[in-house]
Amino acid sequence: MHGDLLLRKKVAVAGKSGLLEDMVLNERAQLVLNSIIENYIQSSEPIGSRTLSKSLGVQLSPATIRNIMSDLAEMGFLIQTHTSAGRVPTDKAYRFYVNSLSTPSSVPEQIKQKITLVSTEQGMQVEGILAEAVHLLADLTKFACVVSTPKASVSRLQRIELIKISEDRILVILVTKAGVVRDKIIFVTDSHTQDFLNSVASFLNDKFKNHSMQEIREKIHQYLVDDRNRYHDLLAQAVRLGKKAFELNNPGEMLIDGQMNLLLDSHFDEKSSLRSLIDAFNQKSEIMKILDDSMRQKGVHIFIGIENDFEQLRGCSLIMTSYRNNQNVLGSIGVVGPTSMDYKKIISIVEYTAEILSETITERSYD
Amino acid sequence: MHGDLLLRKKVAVAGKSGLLEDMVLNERAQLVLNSIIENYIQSSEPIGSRTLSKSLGVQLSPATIRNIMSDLAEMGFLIQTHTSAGRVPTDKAYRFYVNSLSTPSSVPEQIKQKITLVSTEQGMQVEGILAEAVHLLADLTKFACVVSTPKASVSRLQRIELIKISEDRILVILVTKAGVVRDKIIFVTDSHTQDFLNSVASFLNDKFKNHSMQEIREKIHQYLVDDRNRYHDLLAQAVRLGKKAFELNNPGEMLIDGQMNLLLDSHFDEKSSLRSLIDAFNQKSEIMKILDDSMRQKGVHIFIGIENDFEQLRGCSLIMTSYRNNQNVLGSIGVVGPTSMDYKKIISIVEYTAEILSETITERSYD
DNA sequence: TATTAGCACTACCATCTAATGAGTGCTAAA
DNA sequence: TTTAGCACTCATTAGATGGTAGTGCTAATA
Repeated sequence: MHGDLLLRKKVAVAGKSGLLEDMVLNERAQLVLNSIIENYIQSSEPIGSRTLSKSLGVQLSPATIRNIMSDLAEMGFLIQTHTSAGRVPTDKAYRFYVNSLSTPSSVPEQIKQKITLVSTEQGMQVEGILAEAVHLLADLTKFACVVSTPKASVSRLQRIELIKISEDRILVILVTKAGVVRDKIIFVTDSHTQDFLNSVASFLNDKFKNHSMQEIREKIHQYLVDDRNRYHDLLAQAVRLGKKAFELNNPGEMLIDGQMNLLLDSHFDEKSSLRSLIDAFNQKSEIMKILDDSMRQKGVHIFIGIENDFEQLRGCSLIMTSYRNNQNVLGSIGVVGPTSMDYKKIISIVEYTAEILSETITERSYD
Repeated sequence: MHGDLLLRKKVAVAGKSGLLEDMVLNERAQLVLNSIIENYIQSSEPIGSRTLSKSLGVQLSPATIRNIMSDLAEMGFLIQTHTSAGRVPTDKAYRFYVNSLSTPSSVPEQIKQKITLVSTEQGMQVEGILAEAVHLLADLTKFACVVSTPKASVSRLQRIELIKISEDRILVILVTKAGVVRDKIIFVTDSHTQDFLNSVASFLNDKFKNHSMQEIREKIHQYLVDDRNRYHDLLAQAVRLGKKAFELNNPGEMLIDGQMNLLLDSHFDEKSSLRSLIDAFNQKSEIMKILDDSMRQKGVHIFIGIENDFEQLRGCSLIMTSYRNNQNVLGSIGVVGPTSMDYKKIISIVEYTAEILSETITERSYD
């Protein structure tokens, strides 16, 4: 027995796929594994012992490396596409690799310069900034990128405005502290004058400014159940209109950019894997879930291949992180690419982009 | 000489590519050409004389057909991919085919039923309806589809609202007759009270309701040049704010859906043609131009392959038409697909979808 | 004169074969 | 424990072959 690679087992939380046995390998095995992964990320071709022996810093003969590789394969870190082919890292290997990335590599100055949201243009709204950010990210990473628009429920009210559009339609404008403007039409049975609507809006502004939409909804609910007859007409109407105005705001949107990038990527050239990716993007809800999850905890979240709950995404890795203003976490942004992506590079780009995005949005916030 | 196919020449306007010599072929040649095109649209495979002889209604021997085909090829309607292959229609052939389509085939009832915009959901805005329409179209045609949002310049003002956001920022809400709500932030140097802004808004509403944005901009310009000192303070301020509020509204957006559909299409399986398509979609401006052009004239506009000004689109055909409310043409919607698409079917679907879209939007309009 | 049958010819395509080469696993020597 | 050597595997490539779908041309036919 040459390889006592497996020194001990450690239980570690990996992604959201639950618990994974995170093997701790001896130093040389780690070196070999990391080198294979990095080579493969570069070349996208199976790595052989001979190649590795040359590219490896340490002096090791191909035969020795073969032994180590054999062990790594047995432990599930590597597979062979066929008998006489080199080794290819598994999802497990990527997970190991990513976990062992300690120092988040810094973004090259050249790319940093590119990540300047040009949205200093006056009047650019949050949605525009997000679109720009996700486009930029797609451009830099050459993968598909997604960003979720600020969650309505957590964002806090800056101002509400009610505009009479016709006898039975009222336009509701909600401006949040984060600088997001949402508009929607509500339908009413009784006609109101604009003056009356102004009073109602004024009342709602007084009562609810700075409260989160969630809170507002709850308070209105309280008003309604407390004792609906106690209030005079204005108040009763205000509460009734407010209920409509604040309820069921759109479920949160998601912007996608650079889907087409994936098609040029050699890893997705089989039609079958393409088909499943297309499905994934059409069924936005599943990706939304992942974006939502990424908002809950700080830092960069990485989902590698098989770890993805959503089957169509099993062939991909996702790198997600949240963006925020100085008050709240607003949403998340990230990339979808092949499992063999350059994690070091992509992670740092995603991180940095989210940072700049957060700064930009903070400037636009009304806090 | 067996084939006096070419009876006369007629000059016809074709697409926007200027003038094209539209040959008038004798009846039998037309029959053969149309049959080749329709067969090819179905099978995507070069059509041989034998195959055609069978599928053709009229009794003609393969040899005869070969003679006709040879002539058609000489005239540039057909090409061979290689010596012993069947014939494939050229862009010129598609143009001929499309021009000869007189009766716009009716949409099958089954598909008609699908084309019901589900946007009866309360509070759905114009943008939402457009997104739904373009998604539906992509789903039905299995190609990439685009729609332009209503042009701001032609749309007429229903109402303007000014909301003080901070000392130097004012939120402008523009509601158009078409039901589109646009918001933007303007920056001011002097601080104003909300009451003052209300007066200004009220003034602008009185003056400009029902006028197109274009008109409004011109009128404001008039006010300014006429004699800027003649007006008292409120008016002067109103005009100044109005100028900012109405100027440079966003350049018109475009929604894309179903890009991924093209990837599954066998006609785009070479990476090179893909690459150029991706470029085309990334550079939205060029496609916007085509959409804009399609707004100017009534009816369905068809751009076939080589006719496209934009080089990256030379491999595609575009089928575009405008949508409107009961007052104005608002924007256009259409599909981008391979030159060998089923024109009859797609044209009718695009037409019908635009019709339903127009109806739906008209219902939401405030006219 | 228009149409058709017959035939030679072309080029693609699928299949097969053999040669090449990258890479492994195993064994024995250092 | 490491390494050299060797047999073995299997993908990939090039060349050869037969089959096939299609053409163009010519001569016969209606």
